[in-house]
Amino acid sequence: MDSAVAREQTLDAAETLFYGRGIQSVGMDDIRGASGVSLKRLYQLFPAKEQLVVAYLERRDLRWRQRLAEYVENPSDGHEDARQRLLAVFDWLARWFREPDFRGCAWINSYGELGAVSEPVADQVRAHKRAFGEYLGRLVDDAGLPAELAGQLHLLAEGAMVTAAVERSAEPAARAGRAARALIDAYSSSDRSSDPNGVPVGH
Amino acid sequence: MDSAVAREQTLDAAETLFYGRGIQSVGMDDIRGASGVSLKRLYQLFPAKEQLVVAYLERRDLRWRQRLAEYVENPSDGHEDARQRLLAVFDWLARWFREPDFRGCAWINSYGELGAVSEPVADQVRAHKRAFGEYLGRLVDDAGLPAELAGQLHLLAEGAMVTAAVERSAEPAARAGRAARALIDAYSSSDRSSDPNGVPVGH
DNA sequence: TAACGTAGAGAACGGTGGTTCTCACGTCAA
DNA sequence: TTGACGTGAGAACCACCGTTCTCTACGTTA
Repeated sequence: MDSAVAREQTLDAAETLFYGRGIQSVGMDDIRGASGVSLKRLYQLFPAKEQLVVAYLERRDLRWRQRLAEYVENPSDGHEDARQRLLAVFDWLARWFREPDFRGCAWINSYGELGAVSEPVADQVRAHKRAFGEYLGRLVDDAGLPAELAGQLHLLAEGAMVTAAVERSAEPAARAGRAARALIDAYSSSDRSSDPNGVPVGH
Repeated sequence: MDSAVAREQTLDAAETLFYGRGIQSVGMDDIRGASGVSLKRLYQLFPAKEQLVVAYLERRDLRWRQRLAEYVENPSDGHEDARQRLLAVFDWLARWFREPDFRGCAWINSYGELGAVSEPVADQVRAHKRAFGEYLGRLVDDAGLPAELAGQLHLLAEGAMVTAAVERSAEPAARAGRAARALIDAYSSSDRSSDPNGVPVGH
């Protein structure tokens, strides 16, 4: 089997299993069984389980942020102006939460499980969250809104992920979207104080 | 040794170790060593590790919510009106985040680690988050504000916990507090439209 | 064809962890 | 006093897991 193919199959299996059942609940033998990659090959590709975990988080990070950006920046979804793109983040979260295998944020979960005992895993989580925060920062900046708002929207998004996972519901995404809209309106009206305050709530 | 004392010592050790290093990284022998309670006694008190985990989460839930309520409802801290009490939640979060052994939300961490493989643990997490959300709901109601706001503040608080843990910083609490104030102002002004919109940002 | 390198299957190894068992000891009731 | 009982210390048991090793089969190349 080609080495690159084996690597992808390994990461596919690792992602499904680690994300679905937690990292420590999954043995290397489970990954071998699910991937069809022999144990020997597995250890050639990833000399230790921790490196497989890091690779899983890395690849998922790239894909996750790409999927988000594709949705947010797709003009055919009606995200033409910067403000709509900002709110589209929360629409995308709602779609993600509704996926049948949704089980919370992979990085938050990994951090809870291994953040205290594995520095490489903790670093991956920090890197992912920083990248997500910076993406929000760029969207906020494009909308001509202050950086403070980006940090606040980041908290709403994180809170929505946690709450959606625990409550097994996609509703927190919509709730976070309404809060985001209220905050955006508040910041917009404080910029240009002649604006009426509008309706900060509601769909 | 008195049974009740042994139980408390066991839970003390369990709390320190589980919270500090994660649940699966801590063995029953570690708990025996840290508590001074023999393995035999340990298994008399908690017939399986999972039951010890649930008891740890239960006791911590009671104490955590009590500490929060004591801070929020203490008039000497200047929390005389309902709106101030609402904002005090985020001050309290900041204090919690600054504690030297802070390592995120015990329930979020436990959920990431065991939520997928242990229904009793997942139930504990859901119960704790529901109780916290209901407490926020009561505070919001006392302030004469709509229930929707409570849900939004809940998301901010959860996001602050996650972000503070990952970034190892107490700053997310203050950020969440500013966002909370903006949301409260927005909801207040939409209620009584004669109110000036005030300054929704800032400290 | 023969020697060789490689890959896969799965056994083996060393360590760990949850749980139970043994055994010696102290305590209390009859 | 004696016997039943509860206790603590720690060994023992058993399963699992990360990792390595063995062995066999097969394809490649000189």
